[in-house]
Amino acid sequence: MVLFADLNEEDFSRLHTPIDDLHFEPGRSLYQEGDAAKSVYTLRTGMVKLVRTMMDGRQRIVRVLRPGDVIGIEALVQAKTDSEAVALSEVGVCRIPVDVLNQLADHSPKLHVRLMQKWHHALKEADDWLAQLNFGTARQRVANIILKMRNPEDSSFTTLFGREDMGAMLDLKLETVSREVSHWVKSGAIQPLDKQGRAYRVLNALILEKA
Amino acid sequence: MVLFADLNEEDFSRLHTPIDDLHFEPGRSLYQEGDAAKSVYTLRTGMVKLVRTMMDGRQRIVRVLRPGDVIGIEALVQAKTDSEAVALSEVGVCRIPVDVLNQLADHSPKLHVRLMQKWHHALKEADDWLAQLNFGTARQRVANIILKMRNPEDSSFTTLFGREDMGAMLDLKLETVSREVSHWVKSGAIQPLDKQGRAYRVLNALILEKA
DNA sequence: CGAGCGCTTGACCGGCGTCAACACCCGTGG
DNA sequence: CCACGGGTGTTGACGCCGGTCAAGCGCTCG
Repeated sequence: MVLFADLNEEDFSRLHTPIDDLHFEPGRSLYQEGDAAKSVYTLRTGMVKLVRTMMDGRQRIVRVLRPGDVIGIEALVQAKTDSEAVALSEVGVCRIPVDVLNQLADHSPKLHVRLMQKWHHALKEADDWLAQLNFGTARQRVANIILKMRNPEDSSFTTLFGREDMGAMLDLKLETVSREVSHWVKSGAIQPLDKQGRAYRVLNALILEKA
Repeated sequence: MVLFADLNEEDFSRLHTPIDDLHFEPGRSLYQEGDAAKSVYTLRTGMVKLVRTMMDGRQRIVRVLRPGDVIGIEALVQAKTDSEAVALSEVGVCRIPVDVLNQLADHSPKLHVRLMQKWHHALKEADDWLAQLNFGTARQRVANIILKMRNPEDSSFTTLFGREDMGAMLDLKLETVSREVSHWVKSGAIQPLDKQGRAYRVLNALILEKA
């Protein structure tokens, strides 16, 4: 498990509380914005979006989490969640009650280090998200999200999201997203692999980068 | 001091290494993007912007830090800085070497808690920044930054930045920023208090909020 | 007093939003 | 098995917001 990799048996012996594996289907919420934050989740498989709803009802996707990331880490510090967490695909998570985590952390410096790394990663992702995906023209933004969502194992494949979700990530309207994706297909940078507009092969990363 | 409020004398006795107060003038960098990250700073007075420079040379202001915030917290985890930190005004900071902080943290759970709170605050600010300041029309963005930059002690005063900086925060051109600020002045929401376009009195927060 | 910088304002244009029609995929039910 | 219907992606026409270019103003500082 992501967080507990360094723990020894003595540490684990403290765990009498249950830590359970959960499974969510696409579109399901792990928790709502403002819910009581009593657990932290580590993401094993699939992708999760963090959504904030503005007072005027518009929704903004603040970040997308991938396997290995921690979901709802703010529970460690705060009683309520800052955002809603929604499964973007079939999702497998591991739920850890906050008090268990705090209890373990009191006795394991290694876990502290892990946690700091997770905080850091989340913060860096947030800053990257802002700097890369919400800056410049629609064309550049779409190019950057194509690059960002490449498969970590094989960077010649990328999987996108529903056009409305992409719009909420990039601050664009879904029609604009669609047009710009089409543009990159026509220009030969990417090639569709399915008929739903989700899976693409990246043919020319260079022209995406310096767009 | 922000981070050490909970420490007792025994804790402090470990501090033989120097922790010095530093002072920066507006426009000066505390550190550059990519510098070796050997210190963490706590901000006592003034404001600091975190700037990222894209490969194409454009600059994006990722966050603005205010008194009580921690600058360069990523140094705790990572050898290099993620962004440049630039003083926006006269700035007073307290510089703490990373190894000193880590050493202290090994023996003080309270400091751990503090640090987690700081991580959390930074992350929340980053998400807020994205959700509030980089979403919607130019008019809404400017309205939101006016609200966000209000004086914490007296929310009827707000201090803005140079128009170019504001543009880099909101992803707008400086002319657009200037126009929208003018709009809010004309509409009676704010009233200029100086002739440089920095200090304003907030007359009608409501129409800014629901813009 | 003059030079320079930053803020403002105007005119024009292009990119993105809006509205709408259409294509395609898929699940449902006859 | 096929017909239908809804959801999602694509594409087009048009208008407006915000970017671009340029001029002018008012500080501030030398």
